[in-house]
Amino acid sequence: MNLSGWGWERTNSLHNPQVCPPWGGVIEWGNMVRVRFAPSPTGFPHIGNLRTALFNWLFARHHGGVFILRIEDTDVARKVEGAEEAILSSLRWLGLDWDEGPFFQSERLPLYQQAAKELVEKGHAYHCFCSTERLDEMRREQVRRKLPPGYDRLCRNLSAAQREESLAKGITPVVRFRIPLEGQTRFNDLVKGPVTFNNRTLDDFILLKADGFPTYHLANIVDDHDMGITHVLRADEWLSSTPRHLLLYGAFGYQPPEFVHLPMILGEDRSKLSKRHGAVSVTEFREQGYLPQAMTNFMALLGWSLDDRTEMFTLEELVSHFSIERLSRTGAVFNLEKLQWMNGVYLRQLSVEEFVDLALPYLERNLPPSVPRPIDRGYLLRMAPFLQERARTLEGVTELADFFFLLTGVDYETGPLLGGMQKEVRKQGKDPAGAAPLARGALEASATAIERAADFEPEALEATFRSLGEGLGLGAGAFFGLLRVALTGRTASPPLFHTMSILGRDKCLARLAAAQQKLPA
RNA sequence: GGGGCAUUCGUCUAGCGGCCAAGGACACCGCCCUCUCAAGGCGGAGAUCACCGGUUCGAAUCCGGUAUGCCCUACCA
Repeated sequence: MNLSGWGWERTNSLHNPQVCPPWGGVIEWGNMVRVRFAPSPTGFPHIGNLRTALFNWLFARHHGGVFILRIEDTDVARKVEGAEEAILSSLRWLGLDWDEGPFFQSERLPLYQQAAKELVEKGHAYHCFCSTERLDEMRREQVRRKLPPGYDRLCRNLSAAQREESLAKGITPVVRFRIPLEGQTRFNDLVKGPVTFNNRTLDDFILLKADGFPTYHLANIVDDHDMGITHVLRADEWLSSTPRHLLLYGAFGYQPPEFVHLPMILGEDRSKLSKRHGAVSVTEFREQGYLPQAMTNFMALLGWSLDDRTEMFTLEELVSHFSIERLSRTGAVFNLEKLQWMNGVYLRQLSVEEFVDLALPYLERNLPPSVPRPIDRGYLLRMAPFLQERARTLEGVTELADFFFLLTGVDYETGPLLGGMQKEVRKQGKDPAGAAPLARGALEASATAIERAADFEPEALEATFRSLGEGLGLGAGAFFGLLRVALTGRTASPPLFHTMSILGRDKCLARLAAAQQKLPA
């Protein structure tokens, strides 16, 4: 089967799905699966980058293969400080361990330069002396005339004399690939199926830049071959570059790997996910208190599924189930709400001890300075079950728990404080103005009850306050609601008497007194 | 402008010729539980399977075309 329309043949029949078995075939063929994650440190790794890493890792682990990490740092200008470290730490955090590397392309420059030289010598590449200005002007003109933009191949057939002349002028040339002028390049993407490109739609792209660094295309092919990569799992956006890569493999005489183009992760507007879609870097999710198990589970489901009902997967389960056949072909919109829900599920799966250990640093960081440090772990442990059930992120725990810790009392409006009582008064057909005095009386009676309570356990408190409510002629909703706002400053909280018990007598008394102060005379 | 890929509930998806008057999940709504909020349970609404033709006894599933979207079209990756 001639896949390039240009001379080289493939020997691996895996390229033809009709005549080979699907996945397991790889290993039976006697080939060890070798895949790589090759991010570029031009920004902090986002959910799309790491999803690619996850799929590569899952594929490697599923087949007992090798997962390689390679940093493609060939763009000196766009390199972002700290990005490399963020990539490594994100991978570690997610539990995606690599077997080889990290390799850095910036440390392998001679390899690419040698490869470019080889291609020039073989006639598959040539030196180009065109200035950036000329190139820009050419492109502008092409766009203006509605012509397909691309290099006009001015230097493709320079004579030796012309080359010498430019060199003598001190111009440093770039190396461009000599794309075959005709023919087709076909390949069988393991997700997309057969794809065909006409070579004439490809332009003579640059292999080696004037600064001596390779472009992505060159470095990628040289390294993938050098590292024995068998399967390239990468984002869909690379599909259009694949014919160039295949042509390069052909020019070198290398056997190309299998290609697997993964569906892209999209923002709400269905365009390629980027910073403008909000928090997308995995570092940010980590800081916000998303669990790595939730992240991997969620990412795996963006473009992959097992069946029509299973959606909770541990990493181990993903490894055993992962298969390229179950990859989807269409882009997936990143849905934060589903991630939040899933993180909540994983948060609830934690033991209380684990939850407390994870939540503690967030509270230490986020609670107001007035709360003494260190945060009392035993105290946290008591309220933890209630927080765990309600939290969607660890960051969100502070908001759920702060009133337990505040020493100076809680801040709230009289509106919520009196809301329930006013409703109650109206229900009883009395003057709404009576709500405030009624509330004051209820608060006073409650304070007395708390002072006298011998047993401060939730059950005993509930019994006490239920009968107190009855004695006051108040419904549970109104009475407990009043107490809830007085004690927590909010209308929604963990169960009242558990809250009361955890807060303790002193805090309860202080807050009840403060509430009475708030009420209009 | 050119090229490539894609198109099932708002979103993630199941579906690979009859089992689908399309199933699950998130979000949404209602009910139950209940001192509130959660969690949980139950139920509901939500997709003429982009459109038009064709193949077939039969199509979401196969084949054309159209439309729309996305990606690529850099001395970025």
